[in-house]
Amino acid sequence: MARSKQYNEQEVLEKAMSLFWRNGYENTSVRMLEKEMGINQFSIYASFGSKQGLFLESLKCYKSKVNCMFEKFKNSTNGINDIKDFFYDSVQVPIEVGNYKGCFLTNTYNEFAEAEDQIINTQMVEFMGGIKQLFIEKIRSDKSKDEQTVLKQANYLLLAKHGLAAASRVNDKQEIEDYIELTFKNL
Amino acid sequence: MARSKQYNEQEVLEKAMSLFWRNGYENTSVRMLEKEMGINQFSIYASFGSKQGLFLESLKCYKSKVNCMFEKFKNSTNGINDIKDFFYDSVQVPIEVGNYKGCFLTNTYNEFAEAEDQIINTQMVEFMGGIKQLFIEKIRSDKSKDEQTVLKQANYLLLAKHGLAAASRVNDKQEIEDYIELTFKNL
DNA sequence: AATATTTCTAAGCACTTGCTTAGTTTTAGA
DNA sequence: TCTAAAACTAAGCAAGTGCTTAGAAATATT
Repeated sequence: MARSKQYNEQEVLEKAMSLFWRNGYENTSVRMLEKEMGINQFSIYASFGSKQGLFLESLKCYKSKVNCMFEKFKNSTNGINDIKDFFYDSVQVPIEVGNYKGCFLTNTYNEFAEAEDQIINTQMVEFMGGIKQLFIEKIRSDKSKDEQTVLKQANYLLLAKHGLAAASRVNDKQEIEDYIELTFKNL
Repeated sequence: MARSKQYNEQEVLEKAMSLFWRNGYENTSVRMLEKEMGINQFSIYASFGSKQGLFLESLKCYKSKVNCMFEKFKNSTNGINDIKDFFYDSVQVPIEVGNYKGCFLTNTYNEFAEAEDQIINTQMVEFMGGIKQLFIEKIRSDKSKDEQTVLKQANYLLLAKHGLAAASRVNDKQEIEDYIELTFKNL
């Protein structure tokens, strides 16, 4: 009864994610998205509703991309060493996927840290909270640590992870490796 | 022979710095600056040449604001403990000055990390390089450490400082304190 | 008091932003 | 083969961007 779409929504979404990842939300215009996605603005709005809608879908897309890393992290059983591996995996992903800068989610968290946007803000707080909870569980598996130490170390590692994601945008491999190694010497 | 300025350049500059600090460069418009500084666009351009000129002056203004902290750091003589104090001072300044988010320079470093702007980029690389050199000297004052360890620990602390500045925009006091304490536990 | 010189106001420049819409093209079902 | 419904193109909207400018207002000197 009608014409069918000439593009694959998943395909163009990944291209959008890639652009948002590289430039952030504010510094990515709909015109740039048009070019990168290879479709007209009309099609963008038809498929994703708004620039923000497209961005939220891009975040979901990114989450599913790093999901296998999270699964591996969740299911591993070596306590704190798992967290260290998780750190190394975190900085490896952007390089593998195509030399992007930092973690898309952490970049977003920083960009919207003091902004008004409630929807995106909530997404981010949720995400960071989830990671913290995982850290707590991993650290707790070392029974010798009391609860206060567990929470202290979880706080420490959460900031270290956040900082690493921020710093990894501008620092080289050696600096990052030194950082991770010394970070875990303190536990 | 003529009318005199109805505003103090230093005063309006500090207001501009405050706005840039809170919002970053791209998300601060000249119209917003007009309101915050309380003067017309014409006056902004007469005094500072361009938005970028005003931003560079704002960076200088910030540097001089935190300069006494740097001086204290340089002139202290307790090696690594000075760096730790420096970390604490760093997160304290934004709170004292008016509850701002993170370090203005580090925020800027992040915002321009992958941008085209050469002038601002150079300023930032210079700034971070200076801090790293200070760290190296402080760590070297412990004669028991070989040069390789010194450099490793300097890298580590530079990333930690950078990460702390990024993370301190969104984390609370307790998390930050836990982070600093554990960061220096094993050095 | 008159004047020369600077400051200031406010309108406007061309360009970019997110988003919409009128109108054309395509295509599956009758 | 005709037609109705969806997909597409491209132009355009109002609002916001950094920056400029014509003209009014103010004031230190003569």
